[in-house]
Amino acid sequence: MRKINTTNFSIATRTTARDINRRIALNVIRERQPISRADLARHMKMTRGVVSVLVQELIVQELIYEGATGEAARGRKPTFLHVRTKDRLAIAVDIRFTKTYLMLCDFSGRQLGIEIYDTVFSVPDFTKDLARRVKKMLKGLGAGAVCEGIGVVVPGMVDQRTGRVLNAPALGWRGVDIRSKIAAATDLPVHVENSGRACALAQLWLEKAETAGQSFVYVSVSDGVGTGIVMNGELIRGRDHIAGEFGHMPIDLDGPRCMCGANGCWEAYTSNLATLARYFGWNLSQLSPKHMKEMEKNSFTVLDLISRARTGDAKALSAIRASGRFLGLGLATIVNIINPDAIYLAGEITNAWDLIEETVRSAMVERALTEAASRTPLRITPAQEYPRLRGAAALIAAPTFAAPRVA
Amino acid sequence: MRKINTTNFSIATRTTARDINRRIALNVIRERQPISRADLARHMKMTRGVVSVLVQELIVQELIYEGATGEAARGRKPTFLHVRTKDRLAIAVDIRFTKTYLMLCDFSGRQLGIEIYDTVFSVPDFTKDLARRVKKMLKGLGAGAVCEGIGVVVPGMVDQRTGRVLNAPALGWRGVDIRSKIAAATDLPVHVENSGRACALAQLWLEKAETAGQSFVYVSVSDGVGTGIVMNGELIRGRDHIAGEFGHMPIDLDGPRCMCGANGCWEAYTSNLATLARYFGWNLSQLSPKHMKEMEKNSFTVLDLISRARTGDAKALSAIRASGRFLGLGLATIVNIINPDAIYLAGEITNAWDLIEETVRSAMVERALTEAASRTPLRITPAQEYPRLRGAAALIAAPTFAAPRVA
DNA sequence: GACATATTGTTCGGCGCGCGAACAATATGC
DNA sequence: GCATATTGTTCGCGCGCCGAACAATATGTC
Repeated sequence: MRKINTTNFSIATRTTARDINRRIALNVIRERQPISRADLARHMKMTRGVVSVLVQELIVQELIYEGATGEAARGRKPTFLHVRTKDRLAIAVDIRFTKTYLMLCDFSGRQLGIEIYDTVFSVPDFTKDLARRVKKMLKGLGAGAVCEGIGVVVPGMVDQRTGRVLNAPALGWRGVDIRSKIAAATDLPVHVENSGRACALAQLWLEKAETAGQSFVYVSVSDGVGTGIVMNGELIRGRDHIAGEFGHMPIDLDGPRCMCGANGCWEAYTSNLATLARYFGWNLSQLSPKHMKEMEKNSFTVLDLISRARTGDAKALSAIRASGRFLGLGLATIVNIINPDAIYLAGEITNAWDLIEETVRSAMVERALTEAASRTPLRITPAQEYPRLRGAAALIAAPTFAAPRVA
Repeated sequence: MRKINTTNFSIATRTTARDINRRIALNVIRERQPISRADLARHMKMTRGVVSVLVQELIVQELIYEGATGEAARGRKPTFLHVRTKDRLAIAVDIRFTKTYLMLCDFSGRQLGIEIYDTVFSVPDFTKDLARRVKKMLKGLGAGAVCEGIGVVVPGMVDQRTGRVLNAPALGWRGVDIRSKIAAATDLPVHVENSGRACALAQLWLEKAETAGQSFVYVSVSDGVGTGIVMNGELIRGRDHIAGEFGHMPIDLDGPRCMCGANGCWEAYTSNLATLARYFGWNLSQLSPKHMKEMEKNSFTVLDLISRARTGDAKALSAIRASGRFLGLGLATIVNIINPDAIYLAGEITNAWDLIEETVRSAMVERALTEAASRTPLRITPAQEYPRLRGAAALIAAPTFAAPRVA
């Protein structure tokens, strides 16, 4: 029941049907590979004749290739089809407060190399340094393949259309046109995205999860709380490209001050910093980057806190559970607003899921509007897989597989 | 950049292109009527030849008709095309705590008749009474035209798929299969929807507003706060059909008790009841349907409060402005989460827009994450046009014009 | 009034593409 | 050697967009 936008639509031409079906075929191959033409035809409910032609076109476009011959109980053996991903590369960059992460991967998201180094806050120096590292990485690990672009993830507000960093308080960047700067230095297409939305993109495009329903919210708890909304298989970016910021919805208008300037944001109650602050008895209202730096120096993280909780530190356990409760209350609000098919959770605190699941769940029941809604599936995603970097890569790889625009 | 759902898609057949273009043509005619074939061809960037055939098919399907001949400076005069709406009718029903609203209208949303009567809470009696009124109305005002269905709007949780009222506290209905009951009594197709989402549907399908961007949130402030989200021209319903409930996001976890059972919901701060409670000095935490009944008896409404504010009652003005401030804070959260192209506002309090606009705006600036976001257009919709009833009608009329499902 | 010009709406051949059926290629079992 | 089964290709058919020609209809101008 979508309404057609009569000021900005695409009519169907005589090649539209083919375009649509070719793209569907590519996606079915991608998700079910290896797969034969005959199987593809059955899945698509088309005749083998048409599928044969579609496949031939995809082979000519070098989007797929024929692999080994499969086994069959009787009759002619099938030729398996695969999506060409190994020699199509993307560079992923994740700029965070302390470290910058740089990854080279192929279009399936397979990691070929990774570098982690101290973040350079000066934009010209950062760009110069990054270009050097990218060139070296491509010459070494990326030899013999084509790099199709660089995806950059920034903690803060970015405009994906223009590639400008509007405001990244953790980096001290405001109104920085990071896209053209990196593009000029590396001579590669660059896409910039916010960290929460990048994680959602990674989940949508690079994970083999059951995103079948294709409406979900990704919630990543780290220094802040990054979130991204996917509706009907499409990332929500919004008018000003700031959509999805559940982290700054209020829990209490008179609550502790948040890094965004407002008071009582969800993030201020459930972020790693909040969890640690509870343990050390800091005043939540007076948290600042200063505390983040201090934590970094002592290299005491939420993971350490979880260890202490597991070895019987009651204070640690109660700090973690407190964050878990606020996490659940926020998730309930997400459920009431978006009512997604699932919520994906990431971040250090998910390593303590066995310790907090009950707390989170009961907090959800407390505020969810229906019983069914409170049972929204929560899916924990392992943090060690660098979801932000995978999201950066998805920025480059996704256009190849996206649905064509029609009507 | 939408991802194709490979477990549930529609391939393009040899009639798909025609289906798409025919539907686009219908919508362009609907929004620009009267329009000639030649103009239609220019708007659609197609040849007149194809458009002629499309138009002929739409005429055969009785979706459009040829009207008068237009004027032209030179050359052959154009034949104007119109969408056939006058003899296609829908019944709209809005069941509220005190009154039930029943409207007969055509597919353009033009009102043919309206009845307002006391709500009958017993479901069998309600159904019987409704069926009687509907039959009478169709016999009288609807003579000579076809009624294509009944749209029903309920204040509370409904499952649009099954037509069940899950929980409507204001009516005391829980788990009532209202759809089959009304369908059986009237022998007409019935669709049920929640009031906030219905308003959004009305705005999307029946108003000639600039919903061009086609992502917006509708916020209706009445006894409660009803909201509906439209993303990319499609109403968000969610997994359990409860999506869009911004009314129950928290403002303060320890805030006043809300009718939903939770504490500190936005609704509890900015609804009509909250506004009146502030004026009369009631404890916000102890509000109940009892107070609503009392207000009804005294027939003192927010409109009366606004009159008092205009005639110099400082206490009235401050009560209204307090609600305005909370309204703005909630809108800021909506902007941060959805970042819509616009927010539509309805409800009695919008009659005092000149008194509260500044308060609302400054509250938005307070919590919106970027300056651009805080400038999200707010559009006031006049309450006397019965948005909920129009939404109910849209439930019936929309499928005729909706985009075909592809890929 | 004849003719040039302009605009709307229709018709027709060309070609892209899905559909179904026939056919070639290839494997197994008896 | 032959029946059977399965994969993958080819081809005629009809639908539908495209461009161009053409018919219909109106207004000026001489």
